[in-house]
Amino acid sequence: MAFKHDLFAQFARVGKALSNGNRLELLEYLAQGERSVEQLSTVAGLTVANTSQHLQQLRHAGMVTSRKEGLKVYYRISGDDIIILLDALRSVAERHVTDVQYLVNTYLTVKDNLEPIPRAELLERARDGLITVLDVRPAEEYASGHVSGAVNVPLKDLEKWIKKLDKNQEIVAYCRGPHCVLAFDAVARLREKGIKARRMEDGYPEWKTAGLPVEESHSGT
Amino acid sequence: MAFKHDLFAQFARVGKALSNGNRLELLEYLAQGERSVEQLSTVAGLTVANTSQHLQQLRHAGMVTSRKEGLKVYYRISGDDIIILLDALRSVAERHVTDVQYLVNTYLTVKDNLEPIPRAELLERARDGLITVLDVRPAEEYASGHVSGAVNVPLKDLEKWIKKLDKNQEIVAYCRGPHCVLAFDAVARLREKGIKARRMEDGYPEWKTAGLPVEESHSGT
DNA sequence: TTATTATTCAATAGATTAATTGATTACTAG
DNA sequence: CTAGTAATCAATTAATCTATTGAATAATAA
Repeated sequence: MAFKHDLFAQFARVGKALSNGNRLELLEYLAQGERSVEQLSTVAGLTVANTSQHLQQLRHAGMVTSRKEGLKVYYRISGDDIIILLDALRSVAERHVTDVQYLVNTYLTVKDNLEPIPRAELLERARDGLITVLDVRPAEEYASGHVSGAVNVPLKDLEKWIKKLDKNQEIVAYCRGPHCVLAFDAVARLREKGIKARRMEDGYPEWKTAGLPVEESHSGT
Repeated sequence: MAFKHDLFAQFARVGKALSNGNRLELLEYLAQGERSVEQLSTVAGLTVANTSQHLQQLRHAGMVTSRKEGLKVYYRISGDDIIILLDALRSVAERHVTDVQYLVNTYLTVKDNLEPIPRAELLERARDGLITVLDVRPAEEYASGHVSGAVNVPLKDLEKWIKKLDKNQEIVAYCRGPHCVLAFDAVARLREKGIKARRMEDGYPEWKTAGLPVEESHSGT
């Protein structure tokens, strides 16, 4: 029985990595692509030292790897299975934790039908030129990797972009994941202007993990 | 940003539920079917009070539900998505935590080709009567639910059962999950006796979650 | 009513975790 | 070599978690 006990203890190490909100947030950003410690600390609103410590815990649990280049240390998700795990976690939380349901309903639901468009359908219709795919993440996240053919319009530039837009064009927006507010926000604003807009199912990491076409920066920086 | 923070904090509640080896073990047993607190405490080797507390934590995280019947309180997994989450966790641990790889290689690998037989293939060949499906879990776990058509032979009865077995018959054994030792053990022993035996991919909960045919006790007890 | 059983509750001690602070290391540029 | 930057390390405190113990509750049976 020692084996069983040891094995569950090891599984729990991965569970522990997922047991802290700040670490989950770091993982969400890492799911977008490789990031330095400083970038992560800024975006997650943590001190550099604290971020570094969380990242080391994630590394011990095997969820991220790191490489040093010059002064900087870059961390990245250690495999697509991590993204699958994170989505499974999110989806369990959304289905069974009532507070999550409340949060999602309060902050993320736009009145209308907000059925997101499935990836397969999006792909097909984008190929036919029927829709414009909109990436509403910050420029640097777009730069490190995005859905093939997507246009990058960070939220702050959205109003400007809308002006020079053919109002008959249908838009599909995406961002970091199923609960990322950016795409919800963008869709709401587009609809206000009378533009036909929907949200893409999930976000960039899931798209990429599904093996669908992406454009990635392979440059050193 | 408060929303994002709150949301990650809620996801972390599910992560916390997965952050303790004893809770993961309880979840594995619950994945087989409904169980009382006492049954769980026995099989997990914990005191009843401790088991009860862990179960309450799991309930707060939305992963299990409970019902009272007479003196007993029965707990059960709150949905198939929990099983998917547990498998995702196991598979991340197996791929990225070296200690898990070591444990698995040390305790679970039988020398030969131990490629488990995929569920789809098993189903097909069992229908054609080419193989016997063997459930090596304890009788009571078998009783509460098992793969349709499977024969229950707990490990301790295996030797006896082998004797009255047609040696040309091919056997496929399964138990609680991908890392459950029972099926590994059974396959090894069957092979020693010159019987063609393989292990089924994963275990009963995954089979059931995949929507494949099962026989379940729907009786009150 | 009383005794018995299954579970939960409450209080506790020891262990672990999270965030902060300031020092230290590793690397680069001048 | 020196200064500056990015990250890590080490020490600390407060908070949280785990397992244990014994008492309390709820349902059943005598």
